[in-house]
Amino acid sequence: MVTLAEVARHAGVSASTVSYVLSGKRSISAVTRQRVRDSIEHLGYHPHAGARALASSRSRVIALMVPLRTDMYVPVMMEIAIAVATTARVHGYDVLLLTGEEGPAAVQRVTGSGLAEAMILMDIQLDDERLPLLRGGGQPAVLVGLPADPSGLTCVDLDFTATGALCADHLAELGHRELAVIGEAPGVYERHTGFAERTLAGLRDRAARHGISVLHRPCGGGYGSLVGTLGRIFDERPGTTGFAVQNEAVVEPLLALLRQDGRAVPEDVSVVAVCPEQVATQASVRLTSVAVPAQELGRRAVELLMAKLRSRPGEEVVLLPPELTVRDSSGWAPDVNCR
Amino acid sequence: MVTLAEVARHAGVSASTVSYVLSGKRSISAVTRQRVRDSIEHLGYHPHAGARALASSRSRVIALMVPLRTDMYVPVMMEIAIAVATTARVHGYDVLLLTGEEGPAAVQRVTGSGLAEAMILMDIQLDDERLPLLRGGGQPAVLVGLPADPSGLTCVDLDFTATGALCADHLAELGHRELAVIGEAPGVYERHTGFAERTLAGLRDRAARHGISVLHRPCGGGYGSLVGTLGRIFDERPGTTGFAVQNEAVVEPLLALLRQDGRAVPEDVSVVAVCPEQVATQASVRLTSVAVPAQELGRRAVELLMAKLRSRPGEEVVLLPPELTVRDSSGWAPDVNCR
DNA sequence: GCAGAGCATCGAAGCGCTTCGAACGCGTGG
DNA sequence: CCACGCGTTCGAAGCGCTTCGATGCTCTGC
Repeated sequence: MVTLAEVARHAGVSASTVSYVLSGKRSISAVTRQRVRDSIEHLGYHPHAGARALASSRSRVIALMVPLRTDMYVPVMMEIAIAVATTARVHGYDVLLLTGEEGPAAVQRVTGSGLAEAMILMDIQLDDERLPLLRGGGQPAVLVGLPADPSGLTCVDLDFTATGALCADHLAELGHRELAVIGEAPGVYERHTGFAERTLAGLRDRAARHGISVLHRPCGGGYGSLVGTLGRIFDERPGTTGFAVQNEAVVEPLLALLRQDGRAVPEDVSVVAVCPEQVATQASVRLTSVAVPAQELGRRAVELLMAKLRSRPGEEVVLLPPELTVRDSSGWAPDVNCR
Repeated sequence: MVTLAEVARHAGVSASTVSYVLSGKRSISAVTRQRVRDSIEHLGYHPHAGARALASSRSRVIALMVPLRTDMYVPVMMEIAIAVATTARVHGYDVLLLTGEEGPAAVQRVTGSGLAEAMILMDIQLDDERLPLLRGGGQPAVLVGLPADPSGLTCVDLDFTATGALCADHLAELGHRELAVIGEAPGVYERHTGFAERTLAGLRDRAARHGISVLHRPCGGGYGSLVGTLGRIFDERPGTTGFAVQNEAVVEPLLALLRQDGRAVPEDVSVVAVCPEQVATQASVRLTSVAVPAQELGRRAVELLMAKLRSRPGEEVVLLPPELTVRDSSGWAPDVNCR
C-alpha cells in the first residue's frame, strides 16, 4: 500500500504539503502542486480512509437504512437507494447499507463508531421508534417519509395528502360518485406507514367535500388476494366506477380481472394509480397516475443531508408536489356518459 | 465522544487491557473483564471505526457492487443485497453500497483506500471488465454470477445451464415438441449476461437431445412489448405448446394474454418460469417454476468471502443445483392428451 | 527454597493522515 | 536599508486504536 509519506518522498516535499495539495486548504505553488499530482498518479496513491477519518473525524460515509419489509414495493426502495448512492458519490461520499434488522441499535452503532457521518432513513412510520434517537441531534439525519411529528427533523417526501386529494378531484371531475381505494398490504396500515395513511386521508377528505363515497380496502400483493378484495368491493358497492390504486403489485392483476369481468377501462370503470411512471406506462392499459418520484426523493435526501453537514439548520420538511398525468385508464363515469 | 482511554481510566486499567477485553486476543481475568465491560456500558462507549481500521488495517466493511441496469428484475437484486447485508452483520461486517456508475474505478478506489476489505460483485457479464482487476488478487472478492472464464475467481450462482436443461426435460416429458423461450430484455443478451445465456444454452442443448425445436425471443418488460413478441412467436410457430419464461416482468402479462387468446394454461399451453418463488406462487396461475434462490445466493456469497478473508484459497465456483417445482401451469401437450 | 513456567497487566510504539504554528525567502514601502 | 507582510513550505503533535515486548506475580516441581 502506498502512503502519503511515500508520495512526499517521491515528490521531494513534506507530507503536509501533499496533504494540502489533496485538500486544497492552503495554497501551494502551481509547480509543486503538479509535481505532487504526478507522483500520486505515478505511484497509484489512494489515501487511507481510516486514517483520514481518524485525523479529520470525517468519514465521508453516510448510512442508508433500508428496512426489509416484504410487503413494500421493492423497486421504489431500490430506486431511491441507487439515487442516494449516486448522488452521494457526486458529493464525495460513500453509502453504508443498513437493513432494518438491527432496529434503532444500528443508529447508535453507526453514529457512535463514527463509521458514518450522517444517515438517511427510509420507510418511516408515523411514530417511528428510531426518531427519538435522531431528535437528540446526535448526528445529522434525513428521513425519506414523513412521521406524525416531524419537529426537530428533516424530512423529504412526496406530498401524499395532496396526492390523495388529486386522485379524488380527478375522479370527481369525471363524474364518479362511488370510489374504491385499493391500498397497500394490511401490514402497511397496521404499522401506520405515513405515505399510505396520508394518501387515504387526503383522498377521503377531498371526496367528502365532493360528496363522494369512498371504500378503502388494503390488499396483499398477488393475484389471489386481489380476486377476493375486488369481489368484495363489488358485492358491497356494485355502483363503484372509480378506483384509486396505491399498490404497484396489483395494478396489472386489477386490469386483467376487470377485463375478465367484462368491465371496460375506462368506459365502465376508471382507474387512477399512485406508482412509478414505468409501472403506469408499461401496464396493459396506460394508466392515469400520480408518479412516485423515487429518484428525485433519493437525490433530494442527499442534498438536504449535505447542506446539514455544512451548517446544521433545524427542522425542515420538503414535500414534493404531486402531479397527475392523465392517460388511458380514466374517463367519464358511465352515467355521465349517457346523459 | 467516549474513547478507549476514558474507559480505561474509568475502569482503573490501562488502555491495552480494555482493547484486549474487546478483542479477546489475550486472556484477562474475569474480574477485570467485568469491570471493563461495566465501564463500557456505563459510558456508552463505541470504538472508533476509523482508528480501528488504521491500527489493525481491517475495516470490517465489505463492498457490494450493484449495477443499476434498468432492464434487470430489481427485486431479485434487492433480495440478494439485503441478504448480503444481513449475513455480513452476523459476521460483524457492514456493507458499503456501490452502484455500477463508477465502473471498474470503484474497485480501485475502495480497494486502495482500505475502505472495504473485500467485495461482492453482482450482475456479472461473461467478459466483465471488472474481472482483470480482481484476478490480480488485490483483494478478496466473490462474484454473484459466473463469467465465461472463472479462473482465479470465486463465484456463486444458480446453475443456470442445469436450470435450462431442467425446463427442457420437464416440457419434453410432458410431450411438448415445440418450445418458445421468452427471455430477458434484449440488452441483457447484448451485454452477454451469464445467467441469461447459460439458461438458453442449457435449454437448447437438452432440447436438441430430445429432438425438440426451440424458438428464443428476448422481450422487454411491460405488456406492450410482450404483445408483439407473443404474436410473432405464434405466427412463426403456430404449433408452440411449451413456454419457458425467464423474465419476471412478463410472467403475469403472458398469462393474461394467453387467457385472452383463448389458450388455456395448462390444457393448451404449458408455461415454465425461472423466477423467485414469490412470483411463481402469486401469479394468476400458480406457476411450475425453477426458483431463483436470491437470499441463498447473498448468504453464500458472504460466507465464501468470510472464508477467503481468513485464509485465501484460490478459485472456487459454487453452483447451486436448480429445483423445479411442478405447479398448475404445466401439463401434457395437447396431442398427447388426445391419444 | 528456588528456578522456571504461566498468567494478567502495562507501556510504548506505531497505523497514515490532518492541521496548527513556525520558518523561510522574497518584494515593498517608509 | 530595514522592518514588515505575504505566499509557500516544513515539522511536529496528535486523532483513537492495536499489538508487541516487558514486567510483576503466583504456582508448580524437584
